[in-house]
Amino acid sequence: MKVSREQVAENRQRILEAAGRLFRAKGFEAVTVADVMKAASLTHGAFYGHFSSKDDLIVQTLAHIVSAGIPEDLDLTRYATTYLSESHRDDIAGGCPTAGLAGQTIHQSPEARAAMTAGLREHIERLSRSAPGATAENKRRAAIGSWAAMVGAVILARMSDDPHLSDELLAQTREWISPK
Amino acid sequence: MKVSREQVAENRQRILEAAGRLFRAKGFEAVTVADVMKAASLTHGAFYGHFSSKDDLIVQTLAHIVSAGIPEDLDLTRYATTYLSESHRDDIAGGCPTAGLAGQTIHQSPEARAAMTAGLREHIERLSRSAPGATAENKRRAAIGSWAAMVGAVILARMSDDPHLSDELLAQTREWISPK
DNA sequence: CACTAAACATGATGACGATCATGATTAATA
DNA sequence: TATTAATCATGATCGTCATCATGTTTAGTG
Repeated sequence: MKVSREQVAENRQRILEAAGRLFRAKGFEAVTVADVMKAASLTHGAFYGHFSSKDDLIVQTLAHIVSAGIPEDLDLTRYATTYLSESHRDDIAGGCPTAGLAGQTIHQSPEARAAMTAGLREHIERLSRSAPGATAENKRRAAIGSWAAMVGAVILARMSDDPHLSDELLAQTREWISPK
Repeated sequence: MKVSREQVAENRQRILEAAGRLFRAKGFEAVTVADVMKAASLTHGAFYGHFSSKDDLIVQTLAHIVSAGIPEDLDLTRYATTYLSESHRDDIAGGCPTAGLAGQTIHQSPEARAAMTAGLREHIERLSRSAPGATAENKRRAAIGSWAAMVGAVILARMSDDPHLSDELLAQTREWISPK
């Protein structure tokens, strides 16, 4: 059953979309190719027409998900407030790919790490522009320090099985970043 | 071949030690029970005499590794310097279990998350004592904010495939934490 | 309107890995 | 010293995947 060009493109997008959500929600290893294809409403056999391997899928998914819109002009403090919200913490499947996947990408292929690193570099530059600070160097430092704290806080807040501690991690980090 | 009580205890320690290093180095899923037992110089069959399952091993390993000594009296700035060093970044297998495993523990059993949460709580309290700040609340905020930044920075630095960016993440976070 | 080859579905294949079954050795105990 | 039972080694087993082989449909193309 052949399919139109547009259908093929749409299918590929659906696969990447589904993979992005599943990987964030469950981690790379816990998600099977069949899981992804089922979530994309296709059978597992169709997978290898789009990607050469699961590793390939991981790389393509990261590239796709990481480039997907970081708000262009949002000041750092405002961004931190959203990022460190309880709703972002709870939206693992739809949330920041860095918070969800950075820890696991360390053990992935060089290509996967490269994709994430590219996103990281871009993200830091983006944040630097809206970061507080007199000099460019100070702005960059604030961007990096704040970004590290945001990512770390969300990871720890998601890990904690104590809701109170989890909330506190977000709130304190939020307040700690702002005055800086 | 039965073995003495002490030998059994030592074997169990060696398994936990090996599992701790392997899990940090490769992640929970990438490490097999056979891998762990081999690293502990035992055969895989002996595993189930010590643990009821791989999940059980994960929980015991986290409990073991997390309780393992955080320096008692070390001021926060000094601690941050060591934590954010290039040598700590490069020592994944022997480094901080939170930086290495927090991201993956999110997807593990409730017991595993509980073990990590207990360690986190204790760690924050420990850091709070030596954190800068006039009030106890300020100290705690500094401890949480700094800890989130440290964990985030090490994760990002390990993920980056660009050595220069990786070094910068550590250095800038280090400097960003201190003046705070 | 034929023809070709792409895209997908269905159904293997082959590894790998967690867990278990069995047996041998020997501490621990009386 | 004789007995018991724990600890480990060896060698299955059983499921779960990633990946591939084959067949069917039909979009593209001339």
